[in-house]
Amino acid sequence: MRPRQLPFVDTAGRVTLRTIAALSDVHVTTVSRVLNPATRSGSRAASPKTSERIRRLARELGYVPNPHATGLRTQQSNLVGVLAPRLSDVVFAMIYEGLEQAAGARGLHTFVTNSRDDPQQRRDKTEMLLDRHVDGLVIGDAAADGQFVDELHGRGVPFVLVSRHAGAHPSVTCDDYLGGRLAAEHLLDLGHERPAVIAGEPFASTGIDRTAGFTDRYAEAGLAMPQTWVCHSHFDVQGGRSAAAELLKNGARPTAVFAVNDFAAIGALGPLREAGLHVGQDLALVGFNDIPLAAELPLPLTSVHSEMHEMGRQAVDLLVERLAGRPAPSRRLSPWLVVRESSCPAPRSGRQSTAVRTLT
Amino acid sequence: MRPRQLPFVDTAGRVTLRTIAALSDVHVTTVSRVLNPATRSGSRAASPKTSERIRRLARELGYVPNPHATGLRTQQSNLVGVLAPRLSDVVFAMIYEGLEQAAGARGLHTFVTNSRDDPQQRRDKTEMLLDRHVDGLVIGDAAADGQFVDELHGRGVPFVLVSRHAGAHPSVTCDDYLGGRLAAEHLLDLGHERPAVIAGEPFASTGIDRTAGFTDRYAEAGLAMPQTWVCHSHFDVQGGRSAAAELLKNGARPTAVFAVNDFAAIGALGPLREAGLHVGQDLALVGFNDIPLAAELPLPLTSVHSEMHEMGRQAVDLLVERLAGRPAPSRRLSPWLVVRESSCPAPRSGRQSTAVRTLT
DNA sequence: CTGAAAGCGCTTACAG
DNA sequence: CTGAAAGCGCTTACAG
Repeated sequence: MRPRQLPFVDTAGRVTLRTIAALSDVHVTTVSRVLNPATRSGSRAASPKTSERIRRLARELGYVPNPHATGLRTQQSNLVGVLAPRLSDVVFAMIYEGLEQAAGARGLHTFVTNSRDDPQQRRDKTEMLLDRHVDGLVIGDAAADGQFVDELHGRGVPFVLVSRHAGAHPSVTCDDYLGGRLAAEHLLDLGHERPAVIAGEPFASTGIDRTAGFTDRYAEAGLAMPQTWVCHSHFDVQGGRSAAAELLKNGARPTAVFAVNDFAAIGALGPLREAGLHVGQDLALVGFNDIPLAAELPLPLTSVHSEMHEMGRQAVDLLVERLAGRPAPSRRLSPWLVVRESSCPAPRSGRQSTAVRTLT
Repeated sequence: MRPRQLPFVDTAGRVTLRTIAALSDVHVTTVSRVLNPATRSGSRAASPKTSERIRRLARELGYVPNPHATGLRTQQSNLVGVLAPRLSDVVFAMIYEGLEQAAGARGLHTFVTNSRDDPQQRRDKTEMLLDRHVDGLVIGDAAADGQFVDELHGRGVPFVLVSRHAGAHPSVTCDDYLGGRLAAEHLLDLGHERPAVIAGEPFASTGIDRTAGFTDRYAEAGLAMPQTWVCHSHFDVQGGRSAAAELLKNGARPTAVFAVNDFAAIGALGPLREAGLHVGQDLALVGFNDIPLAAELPLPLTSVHSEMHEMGRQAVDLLVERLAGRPAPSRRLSPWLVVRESSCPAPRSGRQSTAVRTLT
């Protein structure tokens, strides 16, 4: 297909601007101008005839600019750095899928990295990303104290937050507070007066807001939650297991459990069952995120649905706006409740003693 | 800390080779030589005194070479492209975590992308990666027919396969055939004569080998598996659900089920339960990969453990070897069986009729 | 041991 | 409308 011997290809045999220039008998400058129409505003890049010839050649030869050369010259890499707590958390994996899709559609590439919510790793990985000259960052592991992102902002690094917000920095999040309220409303409707909360990490706005929305709504209904019925946890199965065990050890005998994360909800299943509680019968369990697994569990899980792909997509949009110097107001996506078999009404006996010892 | 006005910083204020050259009063050439000792073999880069001064300055000023400049000059990017079927599959997310870690340790950066096992996307994403001038590829979505990777090989693109093998291309995989045998041995030990297999995607070596190992081992025990008891599936919960439903519809009434993927195993739980089978009591269920969730399920899942992080790490090692022109023999990591509560002996009644209609 | 020169592939004022 | 020149930041023979 491609002619054997092209002039001025690069070391790897790739077509360069010079290849096209030689073939169309103009200067590389002209080729560059034609192929980068965005730059020009007033005068045209070249005569229609020349432009057409150049474009056709570029297309036929599959010319793609060398990103190193472009990056070096323009000081812009079309690279986005992504910080995730961990990609093996499917919530972030899905956010990343959305990010990647949106980035690809805009000709951007992404570097993803896992910080494990460890301050040192967060710092190191961020520097690596910056050393690679990314144009901006999408930060999915922001801590609620905002310290690190404030610093970054101070250094003039462009970024947007995703999933978690912090301070006034631009972010794309789920309306987690609303999500917490939805969960509360659902359980109130079912007559649950004594819910417990598996509250997630204390440093993540997601867990904080979901818990606040939930407890606020209960407070509005005149039902206060004892502190010992709200237990922090990691955002994974093991975390949910520990938290549930902790709750039960503290004497909680809830009729409902709200876990701010589906994996934590799944992790709670074991201890709850061992305590003689039957999820979906005498105990209602509600998770958060509505990961694909939630619907497919042996006992399908009621969950607050958050749009993870969409969050990733919009985070890229927002970063692009920000990089273009346009205003980038934060966005908050509305979640909704998906009711499944893990929900059930409160047992008719009404509220139970909190002093009952658990089995195990 | 850093002096206000450094000479010859780049547009973004970054320290360049020229900054250090000016400050240490030598030519940039010398600085480059000192900071890239790998290149030199015979003569020294500079006098000990000069070298020390340069290195100290570089350290103090936090000099990092501009990757675009280096990339342009050396035609080497220190970039690795990673193709995954989908990162929201935790198996690949974990492989990627291993990859990222090993790559970081070697100063490499990774671009990850999801192909969804779609040939067109695989092609497009690969070209995008190549257009970004990655040094090599780690391919996690190879199809067993090897067509695409053969092409890539023909084009001289350096790559290694991970998780799935194809043809004779260098790969880091789990010994899936052995894993299948281990599952079979376990179920044979428990007296199961009539197992069914949820076999995964027919185009992935993982599913193929695991199934082959399993059925071969059963054949050696004189027990042949009817074709209708082996059902292909997607590698996710929904896939396992469908496959299990299909098996039961075909009249299978197994005493054991081997799913070549943990998610597929989890997906099978629903239909099995609806058919009146009690996993862990009258039906043994065995998965594959031993994802973290497996141990934490309400009914913990017996699974064949594969080292996902390690696979990712070694894939990077192998690619680095390959890029250095050194021999890169494929590696096959040995899996092991982890027995949990989803295992149980075959019911004493022995083999059951395959004609029994299921409930649903 | 050190420096001057060339060049990787591109873009961007600046002329004409 | 088109081209010549300079330069992004680095590395690599090649001199001396």
